Amino acid sequence: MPNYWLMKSEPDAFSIDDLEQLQHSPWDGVRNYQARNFMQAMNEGDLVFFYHSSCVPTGITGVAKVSKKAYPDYTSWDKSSRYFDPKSTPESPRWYMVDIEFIEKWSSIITLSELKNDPELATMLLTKKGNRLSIMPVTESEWTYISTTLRGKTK
DNA sequence: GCCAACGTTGGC
DNA sequence: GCCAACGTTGGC
Repeated sequence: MPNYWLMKSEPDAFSIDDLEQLQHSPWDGVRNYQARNFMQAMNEGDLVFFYHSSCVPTGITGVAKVSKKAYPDYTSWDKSSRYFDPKSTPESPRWYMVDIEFIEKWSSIITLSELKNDPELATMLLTKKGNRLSIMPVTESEWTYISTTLRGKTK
């Protein structure tokens, strides 16, 4: 059984269209311990809601799959990278990433306000006030509800 | 662009 | 170990 996750990305930096074009991509640049820990808990085959943040509208735009388990994020010791962290080295990596694989882009986005206003999703982490996590777990029932029931409504 | 709600850093 | 100052996220 796969586990389920949600991963946020700013579409200006990396969008679901970028992933569709590439098909596979490392998820680099995560510099938050909680988010890193969630990535380290991921297994190959886990499913991911691809979420667009800091744009209009924000929301879930499609589905991806974890194609490679967590491994050191080499951008963390690349001085030319915007994600460079002097405290991370190849000998002692501080940050990790997974690879993800494109599954599908949805024809319409399921917006944050739609998710927030749905009583079925009242306990979802994403809709909690003040939550800034860029990577978070999704329960199986949330996954099923969003990807079938909500998805069906907006088609 | 604003700012609330975080997370991190570092002095003590 | 506390906590003030600072930096970041991300919705609006």
